[in-house]
This record gives sequence, C-alpha cells and structure tokens, in this order.
Amino acid sequence: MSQQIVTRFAPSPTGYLHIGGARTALFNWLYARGRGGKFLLRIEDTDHARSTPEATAAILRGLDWLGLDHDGEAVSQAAGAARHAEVAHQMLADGNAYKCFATQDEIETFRETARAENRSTLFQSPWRDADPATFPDRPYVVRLRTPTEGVTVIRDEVQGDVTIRNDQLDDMVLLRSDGTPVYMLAVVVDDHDMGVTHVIRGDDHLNNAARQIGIYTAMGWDIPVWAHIPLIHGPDGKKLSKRHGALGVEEYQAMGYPAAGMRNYLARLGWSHGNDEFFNDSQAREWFDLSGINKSPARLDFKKLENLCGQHIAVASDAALLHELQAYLAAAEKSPLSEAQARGIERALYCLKDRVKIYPELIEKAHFVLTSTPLSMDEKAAKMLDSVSRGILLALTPQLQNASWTRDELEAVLNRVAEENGTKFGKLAGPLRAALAGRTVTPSVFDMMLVLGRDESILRLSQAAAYEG
RNA sequence: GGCCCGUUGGUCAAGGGGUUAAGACACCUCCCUUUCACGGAGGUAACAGGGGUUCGAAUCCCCUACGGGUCACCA
Repeated sequence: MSQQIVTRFAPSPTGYLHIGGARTALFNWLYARGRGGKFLLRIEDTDHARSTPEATAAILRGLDWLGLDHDGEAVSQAAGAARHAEVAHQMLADGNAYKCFATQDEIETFRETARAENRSTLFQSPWRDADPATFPDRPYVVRLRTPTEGVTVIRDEVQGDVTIRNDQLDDMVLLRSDGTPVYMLAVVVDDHDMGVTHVIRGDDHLNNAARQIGIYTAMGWDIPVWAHIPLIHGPDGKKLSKRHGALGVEEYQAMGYPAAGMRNYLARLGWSHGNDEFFNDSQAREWFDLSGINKSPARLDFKKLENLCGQHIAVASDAALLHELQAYLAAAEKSPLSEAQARGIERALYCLKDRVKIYPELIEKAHFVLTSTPLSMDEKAAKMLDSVSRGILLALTPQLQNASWTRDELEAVLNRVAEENGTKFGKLAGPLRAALAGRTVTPSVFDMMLVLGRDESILRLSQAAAYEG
C-alpha cells in the first residue's frame, strides 16, 4: 500500500494572506483532502524582524474564511531551531558541511572582483577544504558542501524534469554565524520531520529546490514529490500589485465574494479538469490532480470570478447564505441583519438567489425587505411616481384588498387595472417597483408582493400614492 | 547579466504529428421579459515571430522576441 499523502502550506507571517498564497493553500488542501491525506500548516517565522503575530492571525483568518482546515496544530518553524541546528551539526560531522570563517566584507570583495572580471559571482569559500588547524578563533557560518560537478535534477510534477548544473549552485549557508539556522535548512528539516510527501508551492521556489535536494541527499532522506506552480498575475499580466488583485483574501470577503465561488475560481486558475468550470468542493477534491496544473502563469479575471460566485449563490442553501451574509456584513464593517431582517431575507431568498453574483448585490436587491415604511425613494424611484402613476396606485389598492394573495391572481388584477387605465402592465411595473421597494432595481413585483404580504404591500402602495417628491 | 520557466481568441483554457483548433467568462446581435438577473439562439475573436525535421507541425528541434522567476549570514 502506498503511504499516506501529507501536504503542507507554509506561509511566512510578514503580511496578509494574498490571493496567490490562498491558491497554493487550496491546491495543497485539495490534493490531501481528495486522497485521504493530511494537510498541515506551518508558519515560517524564522525571520523575527519581519514576522508578526498579527500577520499570523490574518493568515489564519483567511484560511478559515476559505474553509481550508488543516490537520493538527499550526507549527511554528522558529520553535524548531534547535532541531534544525542539530541537523546542520550532523552534516558537519559527516563532512557534508563545513565551517566558513569568511567575513561579510570578504564575501563582498569576492563578488566585486568576480563581477569586474566577468566571472560567476557565486561565492567560493576558501575554507571549504581548509585544514582545521588553520581555523581562526572567530565566529563562522556552516555551509553545505555542494558538489562542484554534475547536475541536480528536480523531478517536478508540474515543471517536468528541471536540470541545474551543480556549478550554478553555491555552498549555501545552513547556520548563521550566531548559530541560528536559515530558512533553507529549516524547510527541509521540517518537511522531513513532518512527513511531508508532496511539496506544492509557488515556482519562485523552483531554484531553491535544487539546493534543498542537496540537504536531503546529504542526510539520506527521501526527496518529496515537488510541484512548483506558476504565480498568479494581475489582469494586466504584470506581477500582482496592490492596485490589481494582490489584496488579502479578507478583503475579498469584505467585497462580498462567497468563499465557495472563490475556491472554485482559484482552483480553476492554473488547473483544469476537462471542460468543468463550475463545481463544488467534493468534485474539486475528487478531480484535483497535479497533472492538470498548467505551467504558465494565469491572470486574475474578476468577471469570471463573479460569474462563478453567482452560480454558487444560486445553488447555496438558505441557511448557508444567511450565515455567510452575516459574515460578509461583519467583514465589510456594516451593521448586522436584525432578526426581522434576516427572516425577511430568508423569505425572499428564493427570488434573490439567481439574480445576484456577490453579497453587496444581494443586499441591494433585498432592500425591499430590509427597509421599512415610510419608504425613502431613491432618485430614480421618485421619478417613477408621477401624478398619473400615483393615481393608478390609488385605484389599485381597493382591488387588492379582496384578491387572494397568489401570483396568478395578482397578475390578473394588475393586468386588469393597467388595462382599465389605458396602459399595459409593463408601464405599471416601474411605479409599482418604486412603491414597493423605493428602488428601480428589484426582484419581480409579484415576488415582492408575495414576500411582503397583503397588508404591507397595500400600505406601501397607498403611501406611494400619496408621495410628494 | 548568469541560470531556470513560460507564450493557443480580451481572460481562463482543451488539444501533445493529420481537428471545420473545443468549451467557459467577457463582448456584440436576437429571443424571452417587468427593472436587474436567469434562461435560449447566434456572432466577433487565437496557435508570439523566424528557421528546420516531416508527405503533413498548434503539437518535435533550434534561434529570436516578449513575459516571469531566481541568483543573501531574507523567507
């Protein structure tokens, strides 16, 4: 039997969880969850200067919103410093690493000379094969002894076999001169110790993989399956920036995109499964595979995101929608729905679901159940209520008193009244909409009347009939 | 600059020697219609460029251009 699959998401807590990171997390989550594996979370906080607890909290909130649950506790990489150093010392003892006493100045001088002479600027330490008897009494870094000849092949599930010549690799630092481990060592040790079998990460780490393989090899550890996925670009094809898309995922929540639509869109960005565009989580888990990932970077397309979101809202359950709506309002720092408003929306959801794409639009179109009499008219609605229209509304109310409150009968009544006034229902719809909602963009007037009920509908109609702009 | 990766309509993408080069989003037209949205029927629109290999290339090879990544005692 094959071993259990273990993936991980390893963000560094130096800022919010951006869209690219979210997708990386999603891919790892999908891969593990679809195969009965584990999805772990590790916070790469070895850079004390830039890591903040606030960033960690923001990342956790972002993952939580997206519904990407991880197994076990989130691991702090910094907490494993002793173990990382231990591995470095092991490599030192085995001769796979060496002490380098070169100072920063010496390294800088080396590089300048190399640049001037048009040679590779990769630092070549004079201490690599030095006699220990010549070691000076001063701090040193521990460097990996990288082979100078041959090649390192990264067998990547997305990129294919990527071959890097070993002379392109320098002897990277494992332990700083103060004895603390660097990130490159820490990832390898942690991934190994955590039993990570598949490393799915951004392709900005592709070159790192070659150097990390050196550590795996030196320690005699199994190399994980690599999958370096292309980065996401902004709509203009450039690197993501604040201006276009590189927002924290929490901001997407605040903009009112449903998490399910977000997951669907992100999964589809850079990965495909035949012609499937709209799918749910269980389908995604079942279908997701490394072989479906594209090698080229994809751009963010908000129109498509919205389209997918609309489809997810259309099929979501009322309870889920209500819950997410409240979460959205909180994220957007808007006032929460009152109990009465929530019940109103719940009644109206059936005629709202397939007309909206994102939550702000849902709130906008649900305005007729969220507001209360006397209605305030927006500009366009006010224009609808001219004197002729108000007259018709006035004539309409008595007829509604005795109508059975069904869609068919309401349609019959409204058509009849329109005809009696020498017009068509189409002409009447605008003023009715204004009277019922105070807006001109709403669900069907019949649906609104049904949701509002007879008394409330008639009240609004008569108030509108008396409306004076 | 060295090394690595990429390039199919505006966007996401299928296709991996022989296809009328799919599909989705967007856009346009029409239908439905009560605004918005849904739905239905059509439409515009692509293999970055140049050389090869081959009977035949979007598919394989090389070069060029463009885009991206990476070259720390950062992660």
